[in-house]
Order: sequence, then C-alpha cells, then structure tokens
Amino acid sequence: MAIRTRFAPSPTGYMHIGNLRTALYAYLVARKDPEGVFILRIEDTDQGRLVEGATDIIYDTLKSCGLHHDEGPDVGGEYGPYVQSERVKEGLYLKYAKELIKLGGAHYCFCDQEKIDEQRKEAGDSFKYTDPCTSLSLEEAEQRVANGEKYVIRQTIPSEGTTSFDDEVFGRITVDNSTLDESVLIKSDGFPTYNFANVIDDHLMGITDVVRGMEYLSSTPKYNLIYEAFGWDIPRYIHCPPVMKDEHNKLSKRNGDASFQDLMTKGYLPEAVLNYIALLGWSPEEDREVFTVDELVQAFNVKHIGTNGSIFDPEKLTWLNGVWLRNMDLDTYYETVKEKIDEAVKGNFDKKSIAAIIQPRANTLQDIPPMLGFFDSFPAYDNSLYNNKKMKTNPEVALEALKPAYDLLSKHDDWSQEALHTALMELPKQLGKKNGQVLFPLRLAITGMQSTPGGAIEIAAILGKEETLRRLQLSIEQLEK
RNA sequence: GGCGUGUUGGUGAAGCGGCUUAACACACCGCCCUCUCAAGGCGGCAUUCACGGGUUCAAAUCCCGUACAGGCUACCA
Repeated sequence: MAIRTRFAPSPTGYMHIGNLRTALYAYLVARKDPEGVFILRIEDTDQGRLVEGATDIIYDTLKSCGLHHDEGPDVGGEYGPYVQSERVKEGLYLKYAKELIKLGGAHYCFCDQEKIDEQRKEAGDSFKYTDPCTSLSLEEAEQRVANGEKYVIRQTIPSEGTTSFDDEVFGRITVDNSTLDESVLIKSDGFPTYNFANVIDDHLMGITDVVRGMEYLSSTPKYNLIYEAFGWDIPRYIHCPPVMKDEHNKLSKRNGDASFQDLMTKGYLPEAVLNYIALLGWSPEEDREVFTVDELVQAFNVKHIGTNGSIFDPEKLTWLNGVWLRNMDLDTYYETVKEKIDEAVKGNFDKKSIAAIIQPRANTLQDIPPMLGFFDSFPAYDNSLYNNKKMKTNPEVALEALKPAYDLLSKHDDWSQEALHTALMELPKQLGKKNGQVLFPLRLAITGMQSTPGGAIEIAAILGKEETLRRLQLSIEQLEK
C-alpha cells in the first residue's frame, strides 16, 4: 500500500519554522515511497481563530519551498473536500459522531459551562471532568436533542484498562484510560474539534503515516480509542519534537522572526532554509550537511529523528545559506543576487564582476548592498587609514607607491583584470617593496575603505581606467597636503 | 496537581553495554594562505555525557530516584 501523508495546518497566521519542518518531514516520508502521496488539508474548524490570507501564505510557502502536494484544496484529489469547514457542510463529522455514539465510543452531553467550571473549582488542581451525561440512556439523550436542547458530543472513555501505541520516534507509549478525559468531539456550533476531525479525515483520506508535532503525543491514545471503536486501522505515528527559540520558549508566531516569510526578507534562500530545518531534529547517516530536497528524500530516515527539542540557531542557518550561495556557478549566482547589486550600485559597472567578488563574502542576500557603497561614491577618508602595522604601511610609504602606480596605470590600456594583475604585480618588485605596501594603499586610495570585498586589482578592473585614475589622483593630492 | 515526554560542549548532534582517551558541523580561539575583508587550509576547544544511587567484569549507553525543561490536562490546534 502506498504511503499517504498529510500536512494539516490551521490557517491562523503565518508559517513558522517548526510548522514548515513538520511539512517537510511529512513530505519526505511520502516521497520516500515512489508511489507515495503528500496531501495538504486545511484545518479551519476553529472559526474564531481564522486569519484572513493565512491559507494563501500556506500555499505560497509550500510552493516556494518546492514541497508540492498531490492533493489539496487548490489542486483537488479524490478524497476532497480538503478544507474541513467544507466537510462540515456535508454533515460528515456529525454523521460519524452519531455512529460512534451507537458504537459506544461517544455520548451526548448537555452540561453547561458553569457546571463544568463548578466542578473544576471544587476539584482544584487535580481536575478531570466527570460527565454525568455518560450515564444517560441513548433514548433519553436523543429525546432531549429532539426537544432542541443545546448539546455537545463527548468521547466516552473506558474507566479501566490502558491504551498503548508505538510511535516511530518515541517508541511505545502506554497510558491508563483513567487519566484520559472525555473531550468534546462535536462542539455546540456543530463543528468538530481537532480531536475528532483529524481522526475522521485521516481515516477517510487514507493517511498511512501521521506526521505531527509531539504536543499531540498525549492525546494520541484518545484518538486510537476512536479508531478502535470504528474498527479502523491505526496509522503509523511520527511525532516530532519541538523547535525552540531558546531554552525555554518554543518558536511562536508572535514576537518571532522565524517565520519563513521573515527569513526570505532577511535574504535567505528557500533551499538553504529547508536544508537547515531538516537538520533540526534529524541527522543523516552519512557525515554530510548540505542537501537539496531531492537528496533529503533519499537520505531521510524516520529512525534518525531525535526525541529532544532543538533550538533554532540563526548563525548556523547563515553559514549554511552562505554555503548554498558559494556553491552556485557564477551565472546562477549572478541571477539570484542581481537585484541586490542593482539596488546598491547605480553606476555603469560590470555587475557580473561585482557578483564574482562578493560571492565568497556574502552569507545572505542582505549582506550584499552594504558591501558595495564605494562603487557609486568615493567616500571621504582620513590619511591615518594608511597606517597599517601588518601591511607595514603609513602615509609616506603609501605616497611612494601611489605615484608610480598612477604613472603605470595612466600608461596602461588593457584594463582586463588579468592584464592589470600582471602589470601591478611588477610594481612592488621595481620599487623594492612588499606586495602589501603597494596594493594595500592602492586599494585604499581608490575605495576610501579600510576593507572591501575584493582587492585593489579586482576593484580597479571594475571601476575602469577613468574612475580609477580619478580617485587615485584625488588620493595622491590628499596625501601631499 | 495529574498524565505523558525529554536532558551528550554556547548551538545542532553522532553514539544504542566493551572498538569512546565522546564523531561531525556551527560558533569561538590560534596558525597558514593572502593587496584589506572574506573564502580556503591546518590545529585547539566536553578527562566527560543534568544529578544521585543501582545492575554488570565493563554504562553516555540498562534500571530506579531527584532536579530541571517543555507538552497535554479548552466547545485551540
């Protein structure tokens, strides 16, 4: 039987990294099977928490990550509808809830909130609701429903015994039924709760492998009781540990900058983000860290998902993003950073050469513009910058190097980087100086910057003869004052 | 409070009873390369696996307890 997994977010805001990771893992589990199917289902049963536009964010995020779903609200499929609120309209959950009642797995409950609160107050800390409606006869309950009394449908839990299941990552989990509470399955507004809808839908959609966060670990036994009451097959469970912001806090939608969208605007690549989050909580068998999504499909193994929560580390993401950027061939790199270069450099320079000098230096797209300011404007700088211990330079040494450099360059016509290189590398020898004593001042003289991406030769080549000489001239005058 | 889960360096982690004097990666620190800054190369960085007991010839690895963390305990998901 082909594996079917689903990603089932509720449209209550943007996608944060923990969510995305769950989607990734569900995707990988499905793709691992050549016949596997990955489904997107929208869980919008909490009408009060819906956020406008949230579903679009989900579509967009999955799309830009390359996590294509085979079935879903936007692409269709044989098991639709894929939006729970639409399924409610079909009366689907209520139908199954009533069947579950007949099977003894659920019951009508007429208790109002005050009654429950009262019991909670009395019980203090160790509260577990004891529902008096459990003992109502079905006839009586149905009569009251027919009379128009407000009701919910609650799960009926056996008072004795234990329920166990095997989780693929956490192993065997066993709980006493007596600790399980009889949660609401159908709310008084007629909508199912997550507790019920996810079981019904997972079964109806033929989900074989349930991939979700471990916050559901402790309610899974309740879900299994429902599966069992219906006589349905229980899926494989893959519960994932949380992604944390720091030692104490899970990543959260509020005051978090770890949404996928945020990371994009911070200049990270979707590929790098996917790669990074795959590594949060999962480790490959081989000693390697750089993976494309397709490569992850090959390498992924549920058995290597860890059991402890992991802290999202922006520094490592930044490094990995840099690796992705550096691994690109120059044409691809140029295409991806073109926009950033254009943003920072308006002058008529060869942008591809600029791309070449920043490629080993930028870890995120955002790093790029601040590096390039000196192209458009020649910044004012102080002569003291020529003092450099390591380079063994000072203003005098600089002047001794810059004047002959000017003479040489003004007579030099082949402005290719190679030609400039050969010409300028001769100069230190002729002057009896070290390379750094000539090239360091030269770079400073034409950029006004203490440090720049690229060296004097590379930058001179990009600036062009006219601009290079112009700046050099200005710097020499400044030194001679 | 109850129930369930987890705890290897600053971070991600490997390890699943002897091969571990605890991989690898990020960060950090050195050195090398070098016209700056990066990139790259090399090396350093946990005498110890939350703590305390126990089992065993042998434990980070198994068991128990304690501490701590986060999860569930909603007509949220």
